[in-house]
Amino acid sequence: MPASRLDPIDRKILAELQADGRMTNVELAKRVGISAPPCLRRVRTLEESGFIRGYHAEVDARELGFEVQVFAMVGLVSQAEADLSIFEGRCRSWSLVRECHMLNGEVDFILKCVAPDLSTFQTFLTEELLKADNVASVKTSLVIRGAKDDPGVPFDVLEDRLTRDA
Amino acid sequence: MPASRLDPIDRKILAELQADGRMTNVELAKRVGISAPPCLRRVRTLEESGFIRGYHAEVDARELGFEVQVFAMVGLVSQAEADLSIFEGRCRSWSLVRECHMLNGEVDFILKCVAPDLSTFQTFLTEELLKADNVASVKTSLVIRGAKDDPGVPFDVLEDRLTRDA
DNA sequence: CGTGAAACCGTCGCCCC
DNA sequence: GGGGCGACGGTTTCACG
Repeated sequence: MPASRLDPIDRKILAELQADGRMTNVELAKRVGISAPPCLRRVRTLEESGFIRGYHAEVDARELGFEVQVFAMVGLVSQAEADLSIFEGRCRSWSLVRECHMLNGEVDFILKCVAPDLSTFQTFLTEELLKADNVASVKTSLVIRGAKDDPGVPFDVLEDRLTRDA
Repeated sequence: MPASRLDPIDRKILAELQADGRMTNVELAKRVGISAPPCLRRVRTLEESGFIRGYHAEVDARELGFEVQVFAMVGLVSQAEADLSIFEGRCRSWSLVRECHMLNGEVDFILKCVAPDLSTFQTFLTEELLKADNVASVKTSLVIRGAKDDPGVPFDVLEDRLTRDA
């Protein structure tokens, strides 16, 4: 089910809803150049086929009291598939861990964590992460400041690529 | 304007809209236990005060053809404030760079990048990032697989913290 | 995909506490 | 200050061409 299954109107819908997920369907229909009913049918299809995984309000973490953001590089003792899966499951159970990605190279996982303050994070680090089974090493880096944090994907790159292939 | 300015209903609203940003206002009102008009007034206030920065559809990057996700650790030659700002501005202008965070420790920035394929990324890496002014070193790590990718913040941690302080 | 109609929702003014 | 009620206009979402 590749992106080529989508026509230009579908891609426009995705781009618009990524930029403003609360847009009304009539506004969306106007922007993509069709009337409201077929537009809604397309949105439902995109949701059911998994192109749209959900809709989320973007909240201001700092203003809400999450002052600390940390990237943690984790090395494991065993990289057997079963052990990798166990560690991933642990990460999913930790609220402070928002993202967990398996990497190539010298480190096995990168985790993006948030916490209200440094002591909360350090408690998590020493009491949970470092004590977890199979964890060999953890190197943490504090985010000093954020310069860019765009959700989603760059649709301009997609369009460039599709028009170049055509 | 700290989180303590928010009452439990406001926090519930934020948590619900983070989980489902397209929920209707009447459904939201029902879930937080008030009627629709005051609920909508609260949402507008949360938007205007910056607690809610926007709403976005979450799209499936892989299904859309973005097969490659890469973390890049960037070291700069000069860490003077003016030079940091210039680099951050360059990152904002690159569509493939979705996130750019300044870190403490041995590396200056971490970038999260997406691309349709490896060759697109490598072109970006060699033609743009490595050639950019002031860039001293770049170490890249490919994401082999994603294990967790939750947007937003953990409201359960917020509630624990507030009830503990009370 | 578009049109039309019915049900629902967002939104406002007003009243209440 | 905040919450609830009622009403209007716009929106969602059908069935049908």
